[in-house]
Amino acid sequence: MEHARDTSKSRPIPEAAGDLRHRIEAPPARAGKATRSVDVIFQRILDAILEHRLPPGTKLGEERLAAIFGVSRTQVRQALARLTHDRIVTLIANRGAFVSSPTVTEAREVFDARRLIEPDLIRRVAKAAAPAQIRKLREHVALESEARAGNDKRTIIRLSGDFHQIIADLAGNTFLARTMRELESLTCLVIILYDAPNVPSCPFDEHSALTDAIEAHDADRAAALMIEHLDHVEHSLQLTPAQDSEIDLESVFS
Amino acid sequence: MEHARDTSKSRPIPEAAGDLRHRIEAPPARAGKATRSVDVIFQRILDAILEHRLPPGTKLGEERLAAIFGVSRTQVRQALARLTHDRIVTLIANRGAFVSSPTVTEAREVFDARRLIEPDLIRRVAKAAAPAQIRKLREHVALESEARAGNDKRTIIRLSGDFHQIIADLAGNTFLARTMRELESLTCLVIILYDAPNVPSCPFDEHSALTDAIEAHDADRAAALMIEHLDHVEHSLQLTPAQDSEIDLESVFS
DNA sequence: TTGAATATAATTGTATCCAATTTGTCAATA
DNA sequence: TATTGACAAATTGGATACAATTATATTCAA
Repeated sequence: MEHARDTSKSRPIPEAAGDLRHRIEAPPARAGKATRSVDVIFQRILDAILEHRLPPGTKLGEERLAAIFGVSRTQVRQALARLTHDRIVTLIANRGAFVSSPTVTEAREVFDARRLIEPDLIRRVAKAAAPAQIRKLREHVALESEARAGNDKRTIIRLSGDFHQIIADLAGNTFLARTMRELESLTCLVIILYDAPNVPSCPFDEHSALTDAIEAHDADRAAALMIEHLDHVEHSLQLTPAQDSEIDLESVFS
Repeated sequence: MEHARDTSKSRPIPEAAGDLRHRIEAPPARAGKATRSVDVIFQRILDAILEHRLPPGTKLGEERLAAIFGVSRTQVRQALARLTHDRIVTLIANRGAFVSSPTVTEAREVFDARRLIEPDLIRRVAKAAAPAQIRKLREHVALESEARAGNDKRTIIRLSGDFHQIIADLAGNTFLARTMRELESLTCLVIILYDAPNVPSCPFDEHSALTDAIEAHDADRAAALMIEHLDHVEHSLQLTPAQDSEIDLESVFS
Protein backbone atom coordinates (compact mmCIF):
# COMPACT_ATOMS: atom_id res chain seq x y z
CA MET A 1 0.00 0.00 0.00
CA GLU A 2 0.99 3.58 -0.57
CA HIS A 3 3.72 3.19 -3.11
CA ALA A 4 1.01 3.39 -5.73
CA ARG A 5 2.81 4.34 -8.90
CA ASP A 6 6.53 4.46 -8.65
CA THR A 7 7.11 3.17 -12.15
CA SER A 8 10.76 3.08 -11.15
CA LYS A 9 11.33 5.16 -14.19
CA SER A 10 14.49 6.74 -12.88
CA ARG A 11 12.93 10.11 -12.85
CA PRO A 12 15.74 12.65 -12.78
CA ILE A 13 15.78 13.90 -9.23
CA PRO A 14 15.97 17.65 -9.48
CA GLU A 15 18.12 19.60 -7.16
CA ALA A 16 16.33 21.11 -4.27
CA ALA A 17 14.29 24.25 -4.24
CA GLY A 18 15.16 25.72 -0.95
CA ASP A 19 15.48 22.47 0.86
CA LEU A 20 12.32 20.83 -0.09
CA ARG A 21 12.27 17.83 -2.20
CA HIS A 22 12.21 14.39 -0.59
CA ARG A 23 9.09 12.38 -0.59
CA ILE A 24 8.07 12.08 -4.18
CA GLU A 25 5.05 10.18 -3.14
CA ALA A 26 2.50 9.72 -5.81
CA PRO A 27 -0.66 11.63 -5.07
CA PRO A 28 -3.10 8.95 -4.01
CA ALA A 29 -6.31 8.59 -5.91
CA ARG A 30 -8.43 11.49 -4.86
CA ALA A 31 -10.18 10.91 -1.61
CA GLY A 32 -13.94 10.80 -1.38
CA LYS A 33 -15.60 14.04 -2.30
CA ALA A 34 -16.54 15.05 1.21
CA THR A 35 -17.76 18.54 0.45
CA ARG A 36 -15.80 20.87 2.63
CA SER A 37 -17.60 23.70 4.29
CA VAL A 38 -15.65 26.28 2.33
CA ASP A 39 -17.00 24.68 -0.83
CA VAL A 40 -20.50 25.18 0.46
CA ILE A 41 -19.84 28.82 1.25
CA PHE A 42 -18.27 29.33 -2.16
CA GLN A 43 -21.22 27.76 -3.93
CA ARG A 44 -23.83 29.63 -1.94
CA ILE A 45 -22.27 33.00 -2.61
CA LEU A 46 -21.83 32.10 -6.25
CA ASP A 47 -25.44 31.00 -6.51
CA ALA A 48 -26.58 34.23 -4.94
CA ILE A 49 -24.60 36.20 -7.50
CA LEU A 50 -25.74 34.05 -10.41
CA GLU A 51 -29.35 34.40 -9.37
CA HIS A 52 -28.90 38.15 -9.17
CA ARG A 53 -29.62 38.35 -5.50
CA LEU A 54 -26.24 40.02 -5.07
CA PRO A 55 -25.86 42.62 -7.82
CA PRO A 56 -22.48 43.87 -9.02
CA GLY A 57 -20.84 46.30 -6.67
CA THR A 58 -22.27 44.71 -3.55
CA LYS A 59 -19.84 44.77 -0.69
CA LEU A 60 -19.19 41.30 0.66
CA GLY A 61 -18.11 41.92 4.22
CA GLU A 62 -16.30 39.04 5.79
CA GLU A 63 -17.75 39.34 9.25
CA ARG A 64 -21.25 39.70 7.94
CA LEU A 65 -21.00 36.63 5.77
CA ALA A 66 -19.35 34.70 8.56
CA ALA A 67 -22.30 35.46 10.79
CA ILE A 68 -24.77 34.48 8.09
CA PHE A 69 -23.17 31.12 7.45
CA GLY A 70 -22.36 30.50 11.07
CA VAL A 71 -18.66 29.98 10.52
CA SER A 72 -15.47 31.89 11.13
CA ARG A 73 -14.11 34.58 8.89
CA THR A 74 -11.43 32.16 7.79
CA GLN A 75 -13.87 30.10 5.76
CA VAL A 76 -15.41 33.16 4.20
CA ARG A 77 -12.03 34.53 3.28
CA GLN A 78 -11.13 31.35 1.46
CA ALA A 79 -14.39 31.34 -0.43
CA LEU A 80 -13.97 34.98 -1.39
CA ALA A 81 -10.43 34.31 -2.53
CA ARG A 82 -11.66 31.58 -4.85
CA LEU A 83 -14.41 33.77 -6.22
CA THR A 84 -11.85 36.47 -6.78
CA HIS A 85 -9.72 34.04 -8.72
CA ASP A 86 -12.70 33.42 -10.99
CA ARG A 87 -13.13 37.15 -11.46
CA ILE A 88 -16.66 36.96 -10.06
CA VAL A 89 -15.55 38.95 -7.06
CA THR A 90 -13.09 41.80 -7.01
CA LEU A 91 -10.83 42.15 -4.03
CA ILE A 92 -9.48 45.55 -3.09
CA ALA A 93 -6.67 45.74 -0.61
CA ASN A 94 -7.79 46.82 2.84
CA ARG A 95 -11.18 47.62 1.44
CA GLY A 96 -12.80 44.27 1.05
CA ALA A 97 -14.51 42.12 -1.54
CA PHE A 98 -17.15 43.30 -3.99
CA VAL A 99 -19.24 41.55 -6.56
CA SER A 100 -17.42 42.32 -9.78
CA SER A 101 -18.70 44.87 -12.25
CA PRO A 102 -17.21 43.76 -15.56
CA THR A 103 -16.40 46.65 -17.85
CA VAL A 104 -17.72 46.84 -21.35
CA THR A 105 -14.34 45.70 -22.59
CA GLU A 106 -14.40 42.69 -20.33
CA ALA A 107 -17.95 41.94 -21.36
CA ARG A 108 -16.94 41.86 -24.99
CA GLU A 109 -14.02 39.64 -24.16
CA VAL A 110 -16.33 37.20 -22.45
CA PHE A 111 -18.55 36.92 -25.48
CA ASP A 112 -15.51 36.78 -27.67
CA ALA A 113 -14.20 33.82 -25.75
CA ARG A 114 -17.56 32.12 -25.78
CA ARG A 115 -17.85 32.52 -29.52
CA LEU A 116 -14.53 30.79 -29.84
CA ILE A 117 -15.19 27.91 -27.50
CA GLU A 118 -18.86 27.08 -27.51
CA PRO A 119 -19.39 26.40 -31.22
CA ASP A 120 -16.68 23.81 -31.04
CA LEU A 121 -18.15 22.25 -27.91
CA ILE A 122 -21.61 21.94 -29.37
CA ARG A 123 -20.12 20.55 -32.54
CA ARG A 124 -18.62 17.70 -30.56
CA VAL A 125 -21.85 17.11 -28.71
CA ALA A 126 -23.81 17.05 -31.95
CA LYS A 127 -21.45 14.50 -33.42
CA ALA A 128 -21.65 12.05 -30.55
CA ALA A 129 -24.85 12.77 -28.71
CA ALA A 130 -26.41 9.70 -27.13
CA PRO A 131 -30.18 9.48 -26.79
CA ALA A 132 -29.98 9.82 -23.03
CA GLN A 133 -28.04 13.05 -23.39
CA ILE A 134 -30.52 14.46 -25.87
CA ARG A 135 -33.34 13.58 -23.53
CA LYS A 136 -31.57 15.43 -20.77
CA LEU A 137 -31.32 18.52 -22.93
CA ARG A 138 -34.97 18.25 -23.89
CA GLU A 139 -35.99 18.03 -20.27
CA HIS A 140 -33.94 21.08 -19.49
CA VAL A 141 -35.49 23.07 -22.32
CA ALA A 142 -38.88 22.08 -20.96
CA LEU A 143 -37.91 23.46 -17.58
CA GLU A 144 -36.88 26.68 -19.25
CA SER A 145 -40.20 26.99 -21.03
CA GLU A 146 -41.93 26.46 -17.75
CA ALA A 147 -39.94 29.17 -16.03
CA ARG A 148 -40.53 31.48 -18.95
CA ALA A 149 -44.25 30.86 -18.71
CA GLY A 150 -44.17 31.70 -15.03
CA ASN A 151 -42.14 34.81 -15.84
CA ASP A 152 -39.70 33.86 -13.10
CA LYS A 153 -36.83 35.92 -14.36
CA ARG A 154 -34.38 34.72 -11.79
CA THR A 155 -34.97 31.09 -12.66
CA ILE A 156 -34.94 31.87 -16.35
CA ILE A 157 -31.50 33.35 -16.20
CA ARG A 158 -30.21 30.55 -14.07
CA LEU A 159 -31.56 27.79 -16.27
CA SER A 160 -30.39 29.57 -19.34
CA GLY A 161 -26.85 29.42 -18.08
CA ASP A 162 -27.26 25.82 -17.04
CA PHE A 163 -28.21 24.87 -20.58
CA HIS A 164 -24.90 26.03 -21.89
CA GLN A 165 -23.16 24.34 -19.03
CA ILE A 166 -24.80 21.02 -19.80
CA ILE A 167 -23.52 21.19 -23.34
CA ALA A 168 -20.05 22.02 -22.09
CA ASP A 169 -20.12 19.05 -19.75
CA LEU A 170 -21.32 16.74 -22.49
CA ALA A 171 -18.45 17.75 -24.73
CA GLY A 172 -16.17 15.68 -22.58
CA ASN A 173 -13.31 18.03 -21.86
CA THR A 174 -13.18 18.86 -18.18
CA PHE A 175 -10.84 21.77 -18.66
CA LEU A 176 -13.01 23.48 -21.21
CA ALA A 177 -16.07 22.71 -19.15
CA ARG A 178 -14.51 24.49 -16.23
CA THR A 179 -13.57 27.45 -18.39
CA MET A 180 -17.11 27.61 -19.62
CA ARG A 181 -18.33 27.65 -16.06
CA GLU A 182 -16.29 30.76 -15.39
CA LEU A 183 -17.43 32.38 -18.60
CA GLU A 184 -21.01 31.59 -17.82
CA SER A 185 -20.75 33.18 -14.41
CA LEU A 186 -19.21 36.30 -15.86
CA THR A 187 -21.91 36.39 -18.50
CA CYS A 188 -24.47 36.47 -15.75
CA LEU A 189 -22.85 39.55 -14.27
CA VAL A 190 -22.64 41.18 -17.66
CA ILE A 191 -26.32 40.59 -18.29
CA ILE A 192 -27.32 42.20 -15.02
CA LEU A 193 -25.18 45.20 -15.70
CA TYR A 194 -25.92 45.85 -19.33
CA ASP A 195 -29.25 44.24 -19.99
CA ALA A 196 -31.63 46.43 -21.90
CA PRO A 197 -34.57 46.64 -19.54
CA ASN A 198 -37.17 44.62 -21.37
CA VAL A 199 -35.24 42.32 -23.62
CA PRO A 200 -35.19 38.73 -22.44
CA SER A 201 -31.68 37.55 -21.84
CA CYS A 202 -31.75 34.41 -23.95
CA PRO A 203 -34.04 35.35 -26.80
CA PHE A 204 -36.85 33.26 -28.07
CA ASP A 205 -36.51 29.54 -28.17
CA GLU A 206 -33.03 29.25 -29.51
CA HIS A 207 -32.09 26.64 -26.98
CA SER A 208 -34.73 24.44 -28.47
CA ALA A 209 -33.33 24.95 -31.95
CA LEU A 210 -29.86 24.13 -30.70
CA THR A 211 -31.16 20.91 -29.23
CA ASP A 212 -32.83 20.10 -32.54
CA ALA A 213 -29.55 20.47 -34.36
CA ILE A 214 -27.83 18.26 -31.83
CA GLU A 215 -30.48 15.61 -32.16
CA ALA A 216 -30.10 15.71 -35.92
CA HIS A 217 -26.33 15.25 -35.44
CA ASP A 218 -25.88 18.27 -37.65
CA ALA A 219 -22.66 19.63 -36.20
CA ASP A 220 -22.31 22.47 -38.69
CA ARG A 221 -25.82 23.73 -38.14
CA ALA A 222 -25.44 23.43 -34.37
CA ALA A 223 -22.25 25.46 -34.44
CA ALA A 224 -23.76 28.10 -36.69
CA LEU A 225 -26.82 28.37 -34.48
CA MET A 226 -24.63 28.74 -31.44
CA ILE A 227 -22.75 31.66 -32.92
CA GLU A 228 -26.02 33.21 -33.90
CA HIS A 229 -27.37 32.64 -30.43
CA LEU A 230 -24.40 34.25 -28.73
CA ASP A 231 -24.62 37.19 -31.10
CA HIS A 232 -28.26 37.64 -30.24
CA VAL A 233 -27.52 37.66 -26.56
CA GLU A 234 -24.66 40.10 -26.91
CA HIS A 235 -26.62 42.42 -29.15
CA SER A 236 -29.49 42.46 -26.73
CA LEU A 237 -27.17 44.24 -24.33
CA GLN A 238 -26.30 47.88 -24.17
CA LEU A 239 -22.55 47.57 -24.48
CA THR A 240 -21.95 51.21 -25.21
CA PRO A 241 -18.27 51.97 -24.76
CA ALA A 242 -19.26 55.24 -23.13
CA GLN A 243 -20.35 53.45 -19.99
CA ASP A 244 -17.02 51.71 -19.78
CA SER A 245 -15.77 52.73 -16.39
CA GLU A 246 -12.27 52.13 -15.08
CA ILE A 247 -11.47 55.78 -15.60
CA ASP A 248 -7.88 56.38 -14.71
CA LEU A 249 -7.76 59.68 -12.93
CA GLU A 250 -4.03 60.05 -13.46
CA SER A 251 -4.34 59.76 -17.21
CA VAL A 252 -7.29 62.10 -17.29
CA PHE A 253 -5.40 64.95 -15.67
CA SER A 254 -2.09 64.84 -17.45
CA MET B 1 -18.43 59.30 -0.34
CA GLU B 2 -20.49 56.20 -0.27
CA HIS B 3 -23.19 56.87 -2.85
CA ALA B 4 -20.64 56.67 -5.62
CA ARG B 5 -22.51 55.46 -8.68
CA ASP B 6 -26.16 55.13 -7.96
CA THR B 7 -27.14 55.90 -11.53
CA SER B 8 -30.66 56.13 -10.12
CA LYS B 9 -31.46 53.59 -12.75
CA SER B 10 -34.10 52.00 -10.61
CA ARG B 11 -32.16 48.82 -10.45
CA PRO B 12 -34.55 46.22 -9.07
CA ILE B 13 -33.41 45.93 -5.50
CA PRO B 14 -33.21 42.22 -4.89
CA GLU B 15 -34.48 40.80 -1.68
CA ALA B 16 -31.83 40.07 0.80
CA ALA B 17 -29.62 37.03 0.84
CA GLY B 18 -29.47 36.40 4.49
CA ASP B 19 -29.45 39.97 5.55
CA LEU B 20 -26.79 41.37 3.40
CA ARG B 21 -27.50 43.82 0.75
CA HIS B 22 -27.19 47.54 1.46
CA ARG B 23 -24.25 49.44 0.25
CA ILE B 24 -24.21 49.05 -3.47
CA GLU B 25 -21.03 50.97 -3.66
CA ALA B 26 -19.31 50.88 -6.96
CA PRO B 27 -16.00 49.04 -6.86
CA PRO B 28 -13.47 51.82 -7.11
CA ALA B 29 -10.91 51.74 -9.83
CA ARG B 30 -8.47 49.04 -8.95
CA ALA B 31 -5.87 50.18 -6.51
CA GLY B 32 -2.22 50.28 -7.40
CA LYS B 33 -0.68 46.93 -8.13
CA ALA B 34 1.13 46.60 -4.85
CA THR B 35 2.22 43.00 -5.17
CA ARG B 36 1.04 41.24 -2.09
CA SER B 37 3.30 38.76 -0.47
CA VAL B 38 0.94 35.92 -1.22
CA ASP B 39 1.31 36.78 -4.89
CA VAL B 40 5.03 36.45 -4.55
CA ILE B 41 4.74 33.07 -2.85
CA PHE B 42 2.30 31.91 -5.49
CA GLN B 43 4.58 32.97 -8.29
CA ARG B 44 7.69 31.48 -6.78
CA ILE B 45 6.09 28.10 -6.25
CA LEU B 46 4.62 28.23 -9.73
CA ASP B 47 7.99 29.12 -11.19
CA ALA B 48 9.60 26.25 -9.38
CA ILE B 49 7.04 23.87 -10.80
CA LEU B 50 7.28 25.32 -14.30
CA GLU B 51 11.03 25.06 -14.25
CA HIS B 52 10.75 21.47 -13.17
CA ARG B 53 12.47 22.01 -9.89
CA LEU B 54 9.39 20.57 -8.19
CA PRO B 55 8.32 17.49 -10.12
CA PRO B 56 4.76 16.12 -10.04
CA GLY B 57 3.93 14.30 -6.86
CA THR B 58 6.13 16.45 -4.68
CA LYS B 59 4.63 17.06 -1.31
CA LEU B 60 4.28 20.76 -0.58
CA GLY B 61 4.27 20.94 3.19
CA GLU B 62 2.90 24.17 4.54
CA GLU B 63 5.25 24.58 7.44
CA ARG B 64 8.26 23.80 5.31
CA LEU B 65 7.32 26.36 2.70
CA ALA B 66 6.45 28.91 5.36
CA ALA B 67 9.93 28.54 6.78
CA ILE B 68 11.52 28.84 3.36
CA PHE B 69 9.72 32.03 2.50
CA GLY B 70 9.94 33.43 5.98
CA VAL B 71 6.24 33.92 6.41
CA SER B 72 3.39 32.31 8.25
CA ARG B 73 1.50 29.26 7.11
CA THR B 74 -1.42 31.50 6.31
CA GLN B 75 0.30 32.97 3.28
CA VAL B 76 1.42 29.60 2.04
CA ARG B 77 -2.05 28.19 2.40
CA GLN B 78 -3.49 30.93 0.27
CA ALA B 79 -0.90 30.45 -2.41
CA LEU B 80 -1.48 26.70 -2.41
CA ALA B 81 -5.23 27.24 -2.61
CA ARG B 82 -4.77 29.35 -5.69
CA LEU B 83 -2.47 26.85 -7.29
CA THR B 84 -5.01 24.17 -6.51
CA HIS B 85 -7.67 26.22 -8.23
CA ASP B 86 -5.48 26.23 -11.31
CA ARG B 87 -5.07 22.46 -11.11
CA ILE B 88 -1.31 22.87 -10.81
CA VAL B 89 -1.45 21.56 -7.28
CA THR B 90 -3.71 18.85 -5.95
CA LEU B 91 -5.04 19.22 -2.44
CA ILE B 92 -5.94 16.11 -0.47
CA ALA B 93 -7.94 16.54 2.68
CA ASN B 94 -5.88 16.22 5.83
CA ARG B 95 -2.98 15.02 3.74
CA GLY B 96 -1.65 18.16 2.20
CA ALA B 97 -0.80 19.66 -1.16
CA PHE B 98 1.07 17.90 -3.94
CA VAL B 99 2.29 19.00 -7.31
CA SER B 100 -0.33 17.62 -9.65
CA SER B 101 0.26 14.58 -11.80
CA PRO B 102 -2.09 15.01 -14.72
CA THR B 103 -3.44 11.74 -16.04
CA VAL B 104 -3.14 10.80 -19.66
CA THR B 105 -6.76 11.74 -20.12
CA GLU B 106 -6.16 15.16 -18.62
CA ALA B 107 -3.07 15.58 -20.74
CA ARG B 108 -5.05 14.93 -23.88
CA GLU B 109 -7.68 17.37 -22.73
CA VAL B 110 -5.07 20.03 -22.27
CA PHE B 111 -3.78 19.62 -25.80
CA ASP B 112 -7.32 19.39 -27.04
CA ALA B 113 -8.12 22.73 -25.46
CA ARG B 114 -4.97 24.30 -26.79
CA ARG B 115 -5.72 23.12 -30.30
CA LEU B 116 -9.04 24.85 -30.00
CA ILE B 117 -7.83 28.13 -28.57
CA GLU B 118 -4.33 28.82 -29.81
CA PRO B 119 -4.88 28.70 -33.56
CA ASP B 120 -7.50 31.36 -33.17
CA LEU B 121 -5.28 33.48 -30.97
CA ILE B 122 -2.37 33.40 -33.36
CA ARG B 123 -4.72 34.15 -36.20
CA ARG B 124 -5.69 37.38 -34.51
CA VAL B 125 -2.10 38.25 -33.80
CA ALA B 126 -1.11 37.59 -37.38
CA LYS B 127 -3.86 39.86 -38.63
CA ALA B 128 -2.96 42.82 -36.50
CA ALA B 129 0.66 42.40 -35.51
CA ALA B 130 2.51 45.66 -35.07
CA PRO B 131 6.22 45.87 -35.85
CA ALA B 132 7.10 46.31 -32.19
CA GLN B 133 5.23 43.12 -31.32
CA ILE B 134 6.95 41.17 -34.05
CA ARG B 135 10.29 42.43 -32.82
CA LYS B 136 9.39 41.24 -29.36
CA LEU B 137 8.65 37.78 -30.69
CA ARG B 138 11.88 37.73 -32.65
CA GLU B 139 13.87 38.67 -29.60
CA HIS B 140 12.21 35.91 -27.67
CA VAL B 141 12.96 33.33 -30.34
CA ALA B 142 16.57 34.48 -30.20
CA LEU B 143 16.60 33.85 -26.47
CA GLU B 144 15.24 30.40 -27.11
CA SER B 145 17.95 29.64 -29.63
CA GLU B 146 20.52 30.77 -27.13
CA ALA B 147 19.16 28.53 -24.41
CA ARG B 148 18.99 25.65 -26.85
CA ALA B 149 22.59 26.19 -27.75
CA GLY B 150 23.56 26.12 -24.12
CA ASN B 151 21.47 22.98 -23.68
CA ASP B 152 19.89 24.54 -20.64
CA LYS B 153 16.84 22.34 -20.61
CA ARG B 154 15.16 24.13 -17.76
CA THR B 155 15.38 27.48 -19.47
CA ILE B 156 14.35 25.97 -22.78
CA ILE B 157 11.13 24.65 -21.37
CA ARG B 158 10.41 27.86 -19.61
CA LEU B 159 11.01 30.05 -22.62
CA SER B 160 9.08 27.72 -24.82
CA GLY B 161 6.05 28.23 -22.67
CA ASP B 162 6.61 31.94 -22.56
CA PHE B 163 6.53 32.12 -26.34
CA HIS B 164 3.01 30.82 -26.41
CA GLN B 165 2.10 33.11 -23.58
CA ILE B 166 3.34 36.15 -25.43
CA ILE B 167 1.14 35.30 -28.37
CA ALA B 168 -1.82 34.83 -26.07
CA ASP B 169 -1.20 38.21 -24.50
CA LEU B 170 -0.86 39.89 -27.88
CA ALA B 171 -4.21 38.52 -28.97
CA GLY B 172 -5.85 41.07 -26.74
CA ASN B 173 -8.37 39.00 -24.79
CA THR B 174 -7.42 38.94 -21.13
CA PHE B 175 -9.73 36.07 -20.33
CA LEU B 176 -8.31 33.82 -22.99
CA ALA B 177 -4.80 34.90 -22.07
CA ARG B 178 -5.43 33.79 -18.53
CA THR B 179 -6.86 30.50 -19.69
CA MET B 180 -3.79 29.97 -21.80
CA ARG B 181 -1.61 30.63 -18.79
CA GLU B 182 -3.30 27.79 -16.97
CA LEU B 183 -3.07 25.51 -19.97
CA GLU B 184 0.57 26.36 -20.39
CA SER B 185 1.32 25.48 -16.79
CA LEU B 186 -0.47 22.18 -17.08
CA THR B 187 1.38 21.47 -20.29
CA CYS B 188 4.61 21.87 -18.41
CA LEU B 189 3.55 19.22 -15.93
CA VAL B 190 2.45 16.93 -18.73
CA ILE B 191 5.77 17.28 -20.46
CA ILE B 192 7.68 16.35 -17.34
CA LEU B 193 5.51 13.33 -16.77
CA TYR B 194 5.25 11.91 -20.24
CA ASP B 195 8.22 13.25 -22.10
CA ALA B 196 10.02 10.67 -24.13
CA PRO B 197 13.52 10.86 -22.71
CA ASN B 198 15.43 12.40 -25.55
CA VAL B 199 12.90 14.27 -27.59
CA PRO B 200 13.05 18.00 -27.14
CA SER B 201 9.77 19.37 -25.86
CA CYS B 202 9.20 21.99 -28.48
CA PRO B 203 10.68 20.45 -31.60
CA PHE B 204 12.93 22.18 -34.01
CA ASP B 205 12.50 25.79 -34.76
CA GLU B 206 8.80 25.88 -35.17
CA HIS B 207 8.51 28.98 -33.06
CA SER B 208 10.57 30.75 -35.64
CA ALA B 209 8.27 29.55 -38.41
CA LEU B 210 5.27 30.73 -36.42
CA THR B 211 6.82 34.15 -36.10
CA ASP B 212 7.47 34.22 -39.82
CA ALA B 213 3.83 33.57 -40.54
CA ILE B 214 2.82 36.31 -38.13
CA GLU B 215 5.20 38.76 -39.73
CA ALA B 216 3.79 37.89 -43.14
CA HIS B 217 0.30 38.54 -41.72
CA ASP B 218 -0.67 35.17 -43.06
CA ALA B 219 -3.31 34.21 -40.52
CA ASP B 220 -4.27 30.93 -42.16
CA ARG B 221 -0.71 29.72 -42.36
CA ALA B 222 -0.03 30.78 -38.81
CA ALA B 223 -3.05 28.88 -37.56
CA ALA B 224 -2.14 25.80 -39.55
CA LEU B 225 1.41 25.90 -38.27
CA MET B 226 0.16 26.25 -34.73
CA ILE B 227 -1.97 23.13 -35.01
CA GLU B 228 0.95 21.31 -36.52
CA HIS B 229 3.20 22.54 -33.76
CA LEU B 230 0.86 21.40 -31.01
CA ASP B 231 0.49 18.04 -32.69
CA HIS B 232 4.25 17.68 -32.80
CA VAL B 233 4.55 18.40 -29.12
CA GLU B 234 1.76 16.04 -28.18
CA HIS B 235 3.09 13.26 -30.35
CA SER B 236 6.52 13.62 -28.86
CA LEU B 237 5.01 12.44 -25.60
CA GLN B 238 4.29 8.92 -24.48
CA LEU B 239 0.62 9.29 -23.78
CA THR B 240 -0.07 5.59 -23.59
CA PRO B 241 -3.47 5.03 -22.05
CA ALA B 242 -2.02 2.10 -20.15
CA GLN B 243 -0.19 4.43 -17.83
CA ASP B 244 -3.39 6.29 -17.12
CA SER B 245 -3.77 6.01 -13.41
CA GLU B 246 -6.86 6.96 -11.50
CA ILE B 247 -7.82 3.34 -11.21
CA ASP B 248 -11.15 3.18 -9.52
CA LEU B 249 -10.92 0.38 -7.00
CA GLU B 250 -14.67 0.23 -6.62
CA SER B 251 -15.18 -0.49 -10.29
CA VAL B 252 -12.38 -3.01 -10.32
CA PHE B 253 -13.93 -5.20 -7.65
CA SER B 254 -17.52 -5.25 -8.71
C1' DT C 1 9.88 -13.14 11.99
C1' DT C 2 5.60 -11.36 10.72
C1' DG C 3 1.38 -9.17 11.67
C1' DA C 4 -1.75 -6.35 14.15
C1' DA C 5 -2.87 -2.91 17.54
C1' DT C 6 -1.89 0.92 20.12
C1' DA C 7 0.55 5.09 21.25
C1' DT C 8 3.06 8.93 19.75
C1' DA C 9 4.44 12.40 16.53
C1' DA C 10 3.63 15.33 12.74
C1' DT C 11 0.68 17.89 9.74
C1' DT C 12 -3.45 19.93 8.31
C1' DG C 13 -7.91 22.49 9.39
C1' DT C 14 -10.09 26.06 11.96
C1' DA C 15 -10.79 29.80 15.10
C1' DT C 16 -9.24 33.57 17.59
C1' DC C 17 -6.32 37.40 18.38
C1' DC C 18 -3.51 41.48 17.28
C1' DA C 19 -1.74 44.87 13.99
C1' DA C 20 -2.32 47.91 9.95
C1' DT C 21 -5.05 50.49 6.89
C1' DT C 22 -8.95 52.91 5.72
C1' DT C 23 -13.21 55.51 6.39
C1' DG C 24 -16.16 58.56 8.70
C1' DT C 25 -16.87 62.21 12.14
C1' DC C 26 -15.93 66.15 14.59
C1' DA C 27 -13.58 70.10 15.79
C1' DA C 28 -10.74 73.99 14.88
C1' DT C 29 -9.36 77.62 11.97
C1' DA C 30 -9.20 80.74 8.12
C1' DT D 1 -19.36 78.94 6.26
C1' DA D 2 -16.24 76.04 4.07
C1' DT D 3 -12.03 73.49 4.44
C1' DT D 4 -8.42 71.17 6.57
C1' DG D 5 -6.66 68.42 10.16
C1' DA D 6 -6.83 65.02 13.67
C1' DC D 7 -9.09 61.45 16.08
C1' DA D 8 -12.09 57.34 16.45
C1' DA D 9 -14.54 53.40 14.69
C1' DA D 10 -14.71 49.64 11.69
C1' DT D 11 -12.75 46.32 8.64
C1' DT D 12 -9.23 43.79 6.52
C1' DG D 13 -4.51 41.45 6.68
C1' DG D 14 -1.66 38.36 8.96
C1' DA D 15 0.12 35.34 12.67
C1' DT D 16 -0.48 32.42 16.41
C1' DA D 17 -2.79 28.94 19.06
C1' DC D 18 -5.76 25.07 19.41
C1' DA D 19 -8.35 20.97 17.60
C1' DA D 20 -8.73 17.08 14.46
C1' DT D 21 -6.88 13.89 11.42
C1' DT D 22 -3.35 11.12 9.59
C1' DA D 23 1.20 8.89 9.46
C1' DT D 24 4.81 6.60 11.87
C1' DA D 25 6.94 3.89 15.39
C1' DT D 26 6.85 0.73 19.01
C1' DT D 27 5.11 -3.11 21.38
C1' DC D 28 2.97 -7.38 21.91
C1' DA D 29 1.24 -11.63 20.28
C1' DA D 30 1.13 -15.49 17.10
